[in-house]
Amino acid sequence: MAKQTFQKPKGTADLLPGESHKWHFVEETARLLFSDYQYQEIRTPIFENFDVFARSAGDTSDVVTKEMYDFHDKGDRHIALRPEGTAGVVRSFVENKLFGPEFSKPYKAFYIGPMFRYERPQAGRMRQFHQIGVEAIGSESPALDAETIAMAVDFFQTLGVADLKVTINSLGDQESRENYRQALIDYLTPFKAELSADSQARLEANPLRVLDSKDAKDQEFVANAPSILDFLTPSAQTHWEKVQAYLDALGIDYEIDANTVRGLDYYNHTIFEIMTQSKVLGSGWTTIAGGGRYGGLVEEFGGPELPGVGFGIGLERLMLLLGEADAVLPDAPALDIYVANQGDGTDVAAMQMLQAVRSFGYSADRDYQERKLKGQFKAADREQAHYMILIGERELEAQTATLKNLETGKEQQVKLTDLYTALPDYLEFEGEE
RNA sequence: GCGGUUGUGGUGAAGUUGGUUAACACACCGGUUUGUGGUUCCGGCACGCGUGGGUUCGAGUCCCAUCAAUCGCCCCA
Repeated sequence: MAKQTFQKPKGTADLLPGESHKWHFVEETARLLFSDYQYQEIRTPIFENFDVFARSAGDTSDVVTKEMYDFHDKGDRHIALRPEGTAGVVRSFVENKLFGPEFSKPYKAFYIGPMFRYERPQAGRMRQFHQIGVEAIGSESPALDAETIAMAVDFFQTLGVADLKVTINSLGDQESRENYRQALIDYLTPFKAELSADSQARLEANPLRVLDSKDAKDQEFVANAPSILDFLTPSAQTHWEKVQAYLDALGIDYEIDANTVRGLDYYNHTIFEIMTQSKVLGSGWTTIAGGGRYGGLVEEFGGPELPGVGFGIGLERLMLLLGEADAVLPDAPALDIYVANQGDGTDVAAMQMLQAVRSFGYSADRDYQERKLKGQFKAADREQAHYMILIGERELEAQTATLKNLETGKEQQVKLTDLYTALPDYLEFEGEE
């Protein structure tokens, strides 16, 4: 009978040692930077009640209608793996009454973790993928919109990602949107028969999405369509102008794209996307971060009427991008000291030395395959060890060890007791630490 | 969900119109040097060609199915 083999599920990935430190670096960069903006990490469940997502993302969004990983658990609860981060955070915000007076407003939180969407995998798109996201709940201020965008831009700049395009748009408030919606329907309906099948369907369900269409013919019609920005109510217009004023003041480059819509239905006022046209992510512009202001969500979950602003960054896409511009991502951490041994009775001494080295805070490794010295040197090379401490029969006899700098090749005999008491005095890391 | 391409060892990759022992390179392991590395030379390393069927005297090479990877669409981060 053939051996049974397994493959990871379609659209998933193994993040292996040798690769994981790169993710840590990016995640750590986010943690540090976001804390400068007074955001703290929130960790919500990876699965929620199905309705948490169904209610928030919008009934017409593909994310809900066809991409959700949902199932009934043994208690017959309808559960879904989170397809995005905002809904869970808002649910948590309400459930934990974080809108209470003892919490500062806006309530700021960021998350890092896996999301799940049942889609066909592609470059930078997985079924289990990861997002870094932020949410700030409880402020109407356009300054917060601008700050949120600035923070996203800051993050990418900190990582050294270049050639990004920031596009912003305003969806206005409820009233703006309804007025515009009607105007758009009035404009598009005469052309309905000529629109793509998808767009025809969207014209009924969610006309704003037609603006998003990549169909060449659709785009011709869209080009002359009325702009949402001409339908903003006075207060929405004021908000919109302030956001731009703040961004200008901060020197952030952006483009206004009245056709940017975004897939989740809960957005209003400011929405934005950060895009790249790097070929590692396929042809054309690919969004690596997107977000905006949303209203009604907190209420939807049974909380007070509070708005939020946030964004999500696709980590797989970001890692692909960073992988292209090597030098940005750190190399695998090098080993400080390799402890080699050779000959009868040296094994125990090497083990003791190994632990002693570690107790000084250095990383250390040894051979576990009874390889000869040559093999141990090779292993040390592979791990990019800075030093080797060699304990052979001769050394053991003399109660010393050979300390060799593997980069310069220089070696010296050092008494074991000296290494045990003052190892750092014998080491010099060139340009490290 | 739709369409294209691909699937041979740890990796890259040869495998003519189906025909004995699956090339080569890198990596790895061992030896060359019974105490020293990133050099040289020698040797070792695929019970099997994604998986399951089928055609055939005979299939990695043909057919069907299936799984996966990859690209585009849809959608999105």
